[in-house]
Amino acid sequence: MKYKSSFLNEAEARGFFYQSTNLEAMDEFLVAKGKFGYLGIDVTAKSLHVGHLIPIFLLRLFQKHGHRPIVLAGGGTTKIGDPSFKNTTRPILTDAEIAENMKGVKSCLLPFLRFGDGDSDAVMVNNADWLDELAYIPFLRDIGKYFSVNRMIGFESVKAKLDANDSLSFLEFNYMALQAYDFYKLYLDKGCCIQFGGQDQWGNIVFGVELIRKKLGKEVFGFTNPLLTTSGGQKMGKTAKGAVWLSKDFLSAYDFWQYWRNVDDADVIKLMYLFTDIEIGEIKKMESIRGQELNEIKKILADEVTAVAHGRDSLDEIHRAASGVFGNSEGDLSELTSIPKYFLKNENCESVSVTDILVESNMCVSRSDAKRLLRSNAVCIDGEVVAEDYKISANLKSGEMLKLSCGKKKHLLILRGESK
RNA sequence: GGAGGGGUGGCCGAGCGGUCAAUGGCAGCAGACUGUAAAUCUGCCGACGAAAGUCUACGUAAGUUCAAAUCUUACCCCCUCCA
Repeated sequence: MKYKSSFLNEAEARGFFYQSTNLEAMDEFLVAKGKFGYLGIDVTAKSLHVGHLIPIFLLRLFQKHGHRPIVLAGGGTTKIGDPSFKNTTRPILTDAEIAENMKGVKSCLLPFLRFGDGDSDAVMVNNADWLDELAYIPFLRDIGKYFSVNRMIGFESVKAKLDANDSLSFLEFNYMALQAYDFYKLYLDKGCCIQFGGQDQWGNIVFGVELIRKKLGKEVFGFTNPLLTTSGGQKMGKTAKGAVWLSKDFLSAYDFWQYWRNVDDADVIKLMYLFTDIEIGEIKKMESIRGQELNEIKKILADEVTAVAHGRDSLDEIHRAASGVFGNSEGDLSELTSIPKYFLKNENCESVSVTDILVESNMCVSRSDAKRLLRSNAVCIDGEVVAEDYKISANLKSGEMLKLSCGKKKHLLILRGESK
């Protein structure tokens, strides 16, 4: 074993490790259990997305090895917006929006970490609790004097902005100071000695480590994970529909599962290590699999990630929906909530054009959009390509249903009756 | 405070009085090939319309003109340099 601490061994083996401050000392420190480590999350949206998953699973691992994760919701820092590596200034959110987002973010985290007061339970804090009442002059005198502007502008995250002549407001410039203060505060309050974050957070994290060393003469640690990218170098987690959200309210469990089912071949094993609880040895055995067989591995990946995020109970229906949509199993799909439905109204005796259905069911954003799809032979009913002027006959009986497909992956069931 | 540059479709970025719904690239969508993958090729990519065409859009608001993304004025915002 490379490290003394089991956590570091597994974290590195699974691909969570990018860089850290004094690794040896941190290893030594983590041999004992019940240590605090924190991750800061900005609350810029109501839900977290796949991009947050690496640090979240890292915390999960941290907890698995007997330590205590702290999730710091950036209720205060979100009011400023982290400028690191961003080329546009974040829009400033109102307090009400932030409070709203905070609730959503919390509920996203619940499936991944065990919160509570126990020895290895996770804790959630909000930095607005201390940042909001920060007094400017005392802050400058007590904390600000330890920050070297020369150093700050040397950090890659800031330098990139300055070099590109992008504007960096004073407000944003303070972000890293406040993040450093968070670390300091958590060290004082809870004895938290580790800060986790994506590799883009390196500068901010180191800044906190330095603050604590300068002000208190204590050594704390920073640990960054690599950013989640696809084999093509793209940032992961974006799809046509936008981000891959962790909250059911923004992305159904079915679509979440589909996201993992469709990852690039080259990424499957890597994702398996990061986002499943499957033993490292088991995953190793899958590494040699290539070609079509990888599809089965992708299903395992999708199952495991979805089981953590949405509960194992959700898998059964997802599987039925998937086989209904992609396979030839004709089972009763009408019960499945994963596939959207369109109801022909009883009183409507005339036939309805496909175009209308596509628009009304939100499969297409406009009639033009629907027509474009129809013209490119992308729309099928029960597997048959239909033309632009196709109409759904009014004499569809109750109990009967049609499967309207828009491309290979978007489907809609047409039924008679009222929506429930 | 002074001088200069700029704000164009999801993003980048041309255009600088009519031929501009606006070149090009990226992203996206669909088709073909496949494995619900990738790569590749093809088509599409503001709204409404069967179509002709109509409407809405180049920071905001007024104006000049037969005609404005393009010219004028005011305002807002951003950037650079000087003080």
